[in-house]
Amino acid sequence: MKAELAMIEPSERQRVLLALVVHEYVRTASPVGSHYLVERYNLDMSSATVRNELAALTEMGYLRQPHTSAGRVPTEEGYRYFVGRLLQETVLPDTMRRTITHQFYQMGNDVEQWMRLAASVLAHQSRAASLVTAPHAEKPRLKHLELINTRGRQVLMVMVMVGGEVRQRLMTLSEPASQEQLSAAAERITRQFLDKSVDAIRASRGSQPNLDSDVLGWLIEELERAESNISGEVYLDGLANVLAEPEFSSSEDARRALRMLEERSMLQDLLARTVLATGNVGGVQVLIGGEGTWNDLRQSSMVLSRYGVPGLATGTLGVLGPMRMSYGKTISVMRFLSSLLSDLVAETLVDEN
Amino acid sequence: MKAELAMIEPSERQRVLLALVVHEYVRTASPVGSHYLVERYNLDMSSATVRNELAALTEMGYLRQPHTSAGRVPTEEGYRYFVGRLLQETVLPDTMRRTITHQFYQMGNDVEQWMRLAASVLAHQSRAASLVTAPHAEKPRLKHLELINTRGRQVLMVMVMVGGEVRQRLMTLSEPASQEQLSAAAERITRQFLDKSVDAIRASRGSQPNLDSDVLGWLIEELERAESNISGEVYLDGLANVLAEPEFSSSEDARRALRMLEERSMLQDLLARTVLATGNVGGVQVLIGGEGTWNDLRQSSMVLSRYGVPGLATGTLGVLGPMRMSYGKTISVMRFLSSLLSDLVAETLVDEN
DNA sequence: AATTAGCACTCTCCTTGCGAGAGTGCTAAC
DNA sequence: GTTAGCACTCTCGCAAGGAGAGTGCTAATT
Repeated sequence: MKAELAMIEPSERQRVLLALVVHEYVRTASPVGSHYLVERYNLDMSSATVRNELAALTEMGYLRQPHTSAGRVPTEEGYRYFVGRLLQETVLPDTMRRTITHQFYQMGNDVEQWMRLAASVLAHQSRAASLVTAPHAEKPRLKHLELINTRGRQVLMVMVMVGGEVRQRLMTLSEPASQEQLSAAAERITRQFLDKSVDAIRASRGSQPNLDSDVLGWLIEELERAESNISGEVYLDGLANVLAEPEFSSSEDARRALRMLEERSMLQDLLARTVLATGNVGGVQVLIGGEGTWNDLRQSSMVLSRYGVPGLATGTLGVLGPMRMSYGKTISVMRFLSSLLSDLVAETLVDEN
Repeated sequence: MKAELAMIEPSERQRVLLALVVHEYVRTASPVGSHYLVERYNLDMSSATVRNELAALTEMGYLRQPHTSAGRVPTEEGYRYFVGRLLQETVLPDTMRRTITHQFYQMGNDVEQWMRLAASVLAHQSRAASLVTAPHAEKPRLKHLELINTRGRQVLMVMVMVGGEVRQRLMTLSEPASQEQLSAAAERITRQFLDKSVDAIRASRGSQPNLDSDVLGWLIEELERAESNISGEVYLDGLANVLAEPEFSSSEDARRALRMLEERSMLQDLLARTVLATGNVGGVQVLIGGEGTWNDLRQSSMVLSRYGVPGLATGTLGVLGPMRMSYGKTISVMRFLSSLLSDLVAETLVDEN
């Protein structure tokens, strides 16, 4: 967040007007004028009064004019104030909650499908680009190891983590082994390191038989990888939506925003410094205009939330759209999805052995 | 492919000019005129002669003018003729081949990484959007089954397919079972149905013990799913590239093209009707302007190729860009990647047990 | 002291007109 | 068959002008 000089607190009437300007601008994408506001909302004051108040709000930094003699447009600060103080939570209609819940339960227990569905719902409801990361443990712990002979000295290693993540990797043994030997080794190692993190495994690596030593090496390598990944697999949807917005219809900005989602390193950085930095699950965060940190998001806003069971497996929900985005709708959909996914994760993945 | 009335065959000189026009238009994105061509390529004829030939090519349907008194632009047919008859294969420089190959071998045996790398290389080299699908068997056969107790009656089923695909699914047993029982059942089933396709399994499903019956049910369900999927997982890259092209900078068209890649059903349809329809691996197919079938690709072209080992596991490489795309470069990169990936698949995934 | 009517002013946007430039097609000469 | 020359067409950029929207300010009103 950028260093802010304390902003002046608007009066009650100014707050109402600010909310109206934001609402109207989000709807129409064109600057809103005093006369228009009075007309459209049957305000109990004249356009001149509104004009005075808008001028004050402009002075305070919540609004700006694209040029002298145009209507007003919210500034970043304007959106921030709106989201932080003015936005009253709208609750998702009950029928919609039910429909969505139903869809999730129809998918069975397939995490991949949940992710796709979540991304799709987010993208549709917010009419923007969405982003969902699969549940992922910060400190992965081994739940089950399996070794499968494929050919000669090549072996497929399948690791299941506590929390349900599965990773696989094809590797080459230093000397051949039968499937029986492999299975025995896998069972041995599973028993020894059940529920252990990579540190524990690394520590107790001593003088194992040749085969076990090979396997442990890969296991550690793979767990390290899983641990260095800040998030689970990434699912995107609705990328085409952002191109429909007038502010992105041409211009460099759409490209930058898209690149942000495409490029894993940027995304990891973004997530690490926002949702993951704060521990809380279920809360919704809003980044407006890149918050001075992400240049590629200068024209955009992101709504982010974390779901899951902290300590076991958590994931992220995100929506990327123009700054002029329907925050109310987006936030309420995301809040709902976040709690729904948290429930699903808890129900199916929690380890109670 | 659309029904074509036989096109008139251009003369040798016309062919040269057509190639030059295509080349020049791809480079500059603006209509090319007779005078300019003579100047730039030191042609041994006057602009008037060129004008006559261009008029002839226009008459034949290979070129068109955006308006009277503008230069010429290739038509779809023009591109088609160019790609089919005029494009001489450029071979990728040796250093680049080596660099790319090196990168792939550095990834080890991780299919997921290969896919990402392939998508990234394709996107960068062609400066367009790329698409890679993971190796996938048309007729999946079981290689190994594993059952892992998670909690109560919940069981994680991990299936490894011949060819290396891995699928997992969380399911609920009709009555509880210990890990020992699960492992035994998994081994029993693996032994019985090793290398069998879903049909064989469905056929010999008889009076198994309760547990086995449950498991077989899911196994069949999951194999059916794998079989109904026409392709493996889809990896996209360079989506932001297409927005950089002038023809996509604004307008509906970029959105349509993006949607095509995003929407799995469209993509499956596209792949099913093109690369997968023809059996050959390694050949490169070019779709120009949607070929009358895909409306969303009206402004775009796709270059497609299939890689892998037919009958075992194959995947698809694709590039989506504006019709005014550098076909030569794209095709040569794709040809190289296709054979490289085929080698990798053959080396690591072929089953010789 | 706050509100409002009235008005001059500013700026965008759209249209119109016009000249420069690029490129063509045609004709007549080579 | 090729080319020089020329009239013609169309886009593009620029300037000028008018309509429209919206502002800020001042003076009158409540």
